[in-house]
Amino acid sequence: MTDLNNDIFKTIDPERRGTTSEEVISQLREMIHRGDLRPGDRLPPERDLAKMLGVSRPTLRAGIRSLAAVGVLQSRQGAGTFVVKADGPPSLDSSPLRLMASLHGFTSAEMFEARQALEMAVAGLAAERADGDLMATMAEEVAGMFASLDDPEQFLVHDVRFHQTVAAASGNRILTSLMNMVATILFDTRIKTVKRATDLKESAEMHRHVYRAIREHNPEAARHAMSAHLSKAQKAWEAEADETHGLNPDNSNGNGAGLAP
Amino acid sequence: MTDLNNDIFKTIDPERRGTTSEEVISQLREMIHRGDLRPGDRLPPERDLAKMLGVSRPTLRAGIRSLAAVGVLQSRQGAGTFVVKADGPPSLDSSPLRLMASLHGFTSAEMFEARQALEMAVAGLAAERADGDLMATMAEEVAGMFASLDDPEQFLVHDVRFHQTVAAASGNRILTSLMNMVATILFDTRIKTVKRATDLKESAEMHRHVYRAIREHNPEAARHAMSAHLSKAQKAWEAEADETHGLNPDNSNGNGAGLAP
DNA sequence: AACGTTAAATGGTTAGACCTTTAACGATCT
DNA sequence: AGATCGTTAAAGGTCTAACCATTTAACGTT
Repeated sequence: MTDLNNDIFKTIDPERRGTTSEEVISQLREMIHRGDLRPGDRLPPERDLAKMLGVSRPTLRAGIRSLAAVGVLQSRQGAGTFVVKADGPPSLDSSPLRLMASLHGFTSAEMFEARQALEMAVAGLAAERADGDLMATMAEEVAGMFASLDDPEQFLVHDVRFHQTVAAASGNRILTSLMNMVATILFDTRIKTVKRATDLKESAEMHRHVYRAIREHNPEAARHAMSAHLSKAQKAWEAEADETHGLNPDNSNGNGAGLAP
Repeated sequence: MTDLNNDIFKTIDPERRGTTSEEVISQLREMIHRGDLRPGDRLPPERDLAKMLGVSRPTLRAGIRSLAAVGVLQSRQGAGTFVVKADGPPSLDSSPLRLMASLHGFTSAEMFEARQALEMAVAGLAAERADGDLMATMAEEVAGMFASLDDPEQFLVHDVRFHQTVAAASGNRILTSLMNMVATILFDTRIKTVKRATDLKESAEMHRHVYRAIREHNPEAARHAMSAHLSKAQKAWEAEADETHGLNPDNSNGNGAGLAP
């Protein structure tokens, strides 16, 4: 991106429809769709890019900010604005879903159900496709769980990594992203209650069942084991919520079982 | 929101971490999570709100724009800025996923697979829960498909409405939102090729099978019928893509089978 | 050659002004 | 009296211009 004299950046027609910043967003989006901008690329400095597009800097910044809000661009003061690098699994920001949950009063039951559907899907696919490396990683994480039965926080680390490994093994990055989006929201509350977690041994066992089903390339068994595991997890979560309910009865804002942070 | 003299809007501490606009986003987000801002509410004018929060108007606008980009706020010139109204099923913007698809080179196969997983999940749930009203709507849409076998565009309308009805019948708004997010992306390309669609009769039949499984409260059958329908749809889509491939061989930008618009 | 200093580059923020659109109000006509 | 149409105030959209804060990299010293 050192040669900026090419006409990748076309000036914006003032006789357009919609607002100017919307047009900026379209321009940048098209550049991404066309492949002119690739992950890791750095955009020209705002002052230059604004001149290229024929808009003022605040308007350009408005467009950049919109794309940054959805996780496509990332600005670092003093360094520049970059197209988000695609290292590791692509992730969609979960805050939109979190806000939607608050606005519409999503219940934790719905959230768990969605997670269960997604995790079952990826578990089934993983059983069909998992290769040796990822299965080895799964086995390691299960072993890690058994090794940290007396350390809930460490257990949780292995737990999360196991699920992410299964998702990776599914080979479907879209389902993986969506699953992470939902799981992140539930995770945020879980990390606060994990210290009092019980039944870690049973949880580890259930993860092991999922792993074995995947290792044996048995999609139905994998789906079933994952389903059983998450049903159990949901019950545990709800029991926790009940216990803490007396401490924080403020549930009058339409947030269902308390999905708000 | 006529009484603005309450201290819902707290001024921002200059000795914070992160940027000022990030702090503005946090403030607005918390107000939504707390329930101070509810769907349909109008925010104070930017000039007033900026003064209340103790930031400049451009900075406030940056925060508003970030939340608008994820579909939580909506600004209308001359009217004001509103919390998005929750009429109908809540919907997540699909453009983030679309951009992610371009950036990471998601294949259409992955997209279809994700849709299939989501639709199977909602079909199964719908079979467990669908009430009479929604089942009647499904039946109407199926009838509409049979009635428009010679009008592909009209057929597509009934097709989409059928799937949305099934999603609504699932009772899970999160899965519904995620499903729509994925389906929208596939829909955009489909609407361009539908005119040459064939096998509409077979497609209508398969929708009818889904409907009947749901009516009989048979989740497994519903999942299976939906899966079969979407597998067939994917094959048809890929056949279309193959035909048009010669016309538009520009597929060198890493967009897989051409998910870019 | 390694390190610390400094300067340039770049995004973040502020200020004020003006433009465009919206919607409410009121005057006018029917 | 009611409906219609123009006026006007309000609100978001855009621009210019400047300054601040951070990062990067060049440069010079050790």
